Amino acid sequence: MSVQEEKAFPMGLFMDLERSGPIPLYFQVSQRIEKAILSGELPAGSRLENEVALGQRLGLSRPTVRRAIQEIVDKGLLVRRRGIGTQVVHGQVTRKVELTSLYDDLTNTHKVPSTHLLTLESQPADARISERLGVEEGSPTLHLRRVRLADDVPVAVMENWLPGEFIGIESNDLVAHGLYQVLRSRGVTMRVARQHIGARKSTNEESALLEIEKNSALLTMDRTAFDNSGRAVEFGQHCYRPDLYSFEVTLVEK
Amino acid sequence: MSVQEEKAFPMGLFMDLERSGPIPLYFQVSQRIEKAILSGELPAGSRLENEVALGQRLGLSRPTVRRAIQEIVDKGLLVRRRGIGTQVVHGQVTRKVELTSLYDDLTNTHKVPSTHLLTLESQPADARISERLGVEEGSPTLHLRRVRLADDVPVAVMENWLPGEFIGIESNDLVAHGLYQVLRSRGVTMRVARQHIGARKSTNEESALLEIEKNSALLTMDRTAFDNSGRAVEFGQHCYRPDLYSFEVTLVEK
DNA sequence: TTTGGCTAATTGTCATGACAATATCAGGTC
DNA sequence: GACCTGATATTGTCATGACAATTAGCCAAA
Repeated sequence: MSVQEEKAFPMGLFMDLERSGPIPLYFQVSQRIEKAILSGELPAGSRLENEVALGQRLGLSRPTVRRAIQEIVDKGLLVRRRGIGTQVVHGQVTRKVELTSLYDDLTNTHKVPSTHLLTLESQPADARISERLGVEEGSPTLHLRRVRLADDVPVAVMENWLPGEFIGIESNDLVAHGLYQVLRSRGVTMRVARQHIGARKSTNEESALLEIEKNSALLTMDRTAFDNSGRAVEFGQHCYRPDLYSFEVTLVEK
Repeated sequence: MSVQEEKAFPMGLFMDLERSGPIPLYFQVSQRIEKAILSGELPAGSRLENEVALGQRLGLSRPTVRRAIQEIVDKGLLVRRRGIGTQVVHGQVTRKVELTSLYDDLTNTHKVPSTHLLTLESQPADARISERLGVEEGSPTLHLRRVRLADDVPVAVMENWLPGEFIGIESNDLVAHGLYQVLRSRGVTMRVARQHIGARKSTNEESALLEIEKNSALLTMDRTAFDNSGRAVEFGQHCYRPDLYSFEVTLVEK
């Protein structure tokens, strides 16, 4: 009953590696393994070929193969056990958790996102904003407030503050793209984000904006995002319609 | 203004490594670095000594030092940039996100946890439970429902299902310890968990149990946890008082 | 002054080799 | 049959070495 299926590793895979290209070898390998898992080619419970043999077959060193496998272990799709081997995790659907914006999430699920821009203004930082963004109190910030819709149904009310250097972002950009897209196009690369997820009742204004009844339950998320120099680039307070949106998190114990 | 502080790496650290003990060297190093960051010894924005020099000073190879640093990067406390170095992330409080139970969370924040056990029974798996746990429909499961209190204030209503082999867990265990502690003591090691976090209104029963008014907003979390062989060991549906509990998540872009 | 290019510093990737720790499994002994 | 023992398979840890890619900073040239 609880015996693991012992299926051989598909041999036809991994035959063409781009050795001179810019894409790291370990990444090429990990992507194929992940694809094989998600496509069902490597079914749940099946065992992966061992690291040494896999490396020999691909003409790669063991550290490289190991790193490729580790990437997928970190995503929660594989489990390694010393003395045993590496197996595909049992369990149904698997979706990645990444540093994305709601806009990206919606496009990935094939909905049509749109935006109502409520506020776009320069605003001096109060105590809370200055603490969250790590800027001096009273220094200028860009304050914006938006309603995000998916297929013309309101999903979220999002309020954000950005450091003063981003004053100059235009409303056209925000209507046509997600905030993270706009920031990326200005050369910012987000690296770390801290989120708090909670719940509360909706205000009357939020109920109207989200087209829900008064005093409904809202899913809330506060986030501060940092770029690769460790500087805060965005602080946001968002609230979501819980019937249309939820968070998915995969935790991996190391 | 936006210049990074360039503070030298504290030299007095990392002088005594347990080379023959069971604790990996990279782990010893990463723990000290993390401690130094959390204690403020390595302030936000300060640069870490480069990998090669750090390795020489500690008598360690570069891969070992690199792995130690990577551990902390994955936690979101450090940021590395090629050609530049490794810096401590700007930003205030830092708390780890791990695979823990509410019970662990509460003890970590120095509250006194207690439990009201509402239900503890054997129950055949219906379609939904069988799918979540990966067992056959109709097979026996252990069904339990608890109210968790912190300092005698109700915080959450938790309903869980476990595979049949756990039938036999006694109510005494669940009142005195968290579910995860009980499972660990039975030799189970949780490795991967998938969580969905959402919100909804409370039912009248939940309102009474949590001592909140009717139709309040609740924070909900569904979770399936898998052990290191990839088998599902727990499925839970929890709801939390949002004024007393929220989720903290740190995301790191790779 | 601005621009371009060179150099140095630092992390990113990859290979090779070795030994340790842990789990399974077969076989023998009591 | 139950229990110990050893062989085998596999991942975990660590060292050494090399080259590539990216960034900052300096300096010279336009």
